[in-house]
Amino acid sequence: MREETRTERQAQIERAAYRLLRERGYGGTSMLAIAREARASNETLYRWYGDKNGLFKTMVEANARETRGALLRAIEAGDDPLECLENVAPVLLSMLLGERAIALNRAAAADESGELGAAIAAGGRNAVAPLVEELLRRACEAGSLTASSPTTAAEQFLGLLIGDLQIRRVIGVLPEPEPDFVEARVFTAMTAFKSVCGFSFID
Amino acid sequence: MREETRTERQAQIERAAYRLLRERGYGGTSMLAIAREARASNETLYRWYGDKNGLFKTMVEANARETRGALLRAIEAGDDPLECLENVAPVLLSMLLGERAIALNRAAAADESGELGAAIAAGGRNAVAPLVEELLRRACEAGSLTASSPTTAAEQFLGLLIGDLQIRRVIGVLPEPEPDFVEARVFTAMTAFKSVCGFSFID
DNA sequence: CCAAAAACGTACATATGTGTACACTTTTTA
DNA sequence: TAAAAAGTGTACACATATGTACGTTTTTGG
Repeated sequence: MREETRTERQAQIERAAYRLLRERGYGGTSMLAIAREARASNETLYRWYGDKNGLFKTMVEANARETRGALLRAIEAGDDPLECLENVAPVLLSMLLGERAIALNRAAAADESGELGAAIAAGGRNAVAPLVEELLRRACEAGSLTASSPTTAAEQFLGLLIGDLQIRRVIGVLPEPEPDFVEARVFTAMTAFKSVCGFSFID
Repeated sequence: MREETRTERQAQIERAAYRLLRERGYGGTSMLAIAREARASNETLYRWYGDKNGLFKTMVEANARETRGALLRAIEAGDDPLECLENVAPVLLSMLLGERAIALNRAAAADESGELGAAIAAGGRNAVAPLVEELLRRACEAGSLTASSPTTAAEQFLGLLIGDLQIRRVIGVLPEPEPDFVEARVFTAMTAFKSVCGFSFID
């Protein structure tokens, strides 16, 4: 199969998987059902992904790449570190609370092997936190923040921004947030964060 | 069956369910397996709990009662509100990150109906946040804190305390925390929180 | 344009779940 | 102590999942 065709076919399959995941949850989503939904063959799914976990691991990795890309673009769109942080926050929040990330987190919660969870952590938090840390370090150097340690500060920033929203999304008691909500949340989180980490602004 | 006997029997069944949940996850835990593990009859489980969801909903409610009780005791053990908050924090953190709460959250993540999630929210966050809010309101009245709104302040407190620890536990990338970890976390969270919400201490 | 490779669709063996039924045993209660 | 109520263990009907096999159709590439 042509590389391009195959990539597109895989994207179709993964979209089908997301659809079923949304409708039936992880437990209710079988390889057979995904194959049917994508009008693909059961055997092809097993050949390409190995097993159910392999498929979802691939999806986690694709999603992580996408998230990371969006964050890097948001970072580049700002001049000073604090402005970057403010650009990053809504993007991060939207992605972490979006349909796809939540579906994958649910899948990881149901996966006893722990592989999916590890993949999410590797591509998610473990990739994002360093970006935030780096921004905070630069903000400290520029004098717009005074944090004791970038690691702790990043953790606090993420805690204030995300809080328990993600787990509440995962257990199904929160709908996907509207842009207005995201904006408001970013504002309160940034305000609180500035209180925590000093607030000697340049301007 | 005597009321007492039955209560004890139900506790046994629920303990068996927790054991299996820990070993095999929600998807891998069947009613039949729980019945076997507890040496109870399949039919009894269905009669008592209705279905799988009913069983886990009962477990959620029992766990919520227990958590609430522990928090109320922690609150009563302190004199001024800020001290109460400091007593509550480690208890809350330990319970939210404990085996049982995590197992139930995983179950809720796998339950497409949303009933379990709703039950967790009702007995968990929706019951806990008001307790914290009330403490914060009293702290403000006593002059030891200056929060804009108790609701926002409570959210920030919980965000700083719990952060993404719970979701990370649920997807299996964090072990149950040691007491040392809890203590340290409470300290940094309290410190940060005091920065956010004013810090005019009495002493 | 045709041979080779890959994907499709269906079927299969095997395993396991859910929820119900029933004969048998234990506990309660009058 | 005997009838009634409740629990146990096993079996069942039904559904569905996983991972594999195979004949047929489509796509690729020389």
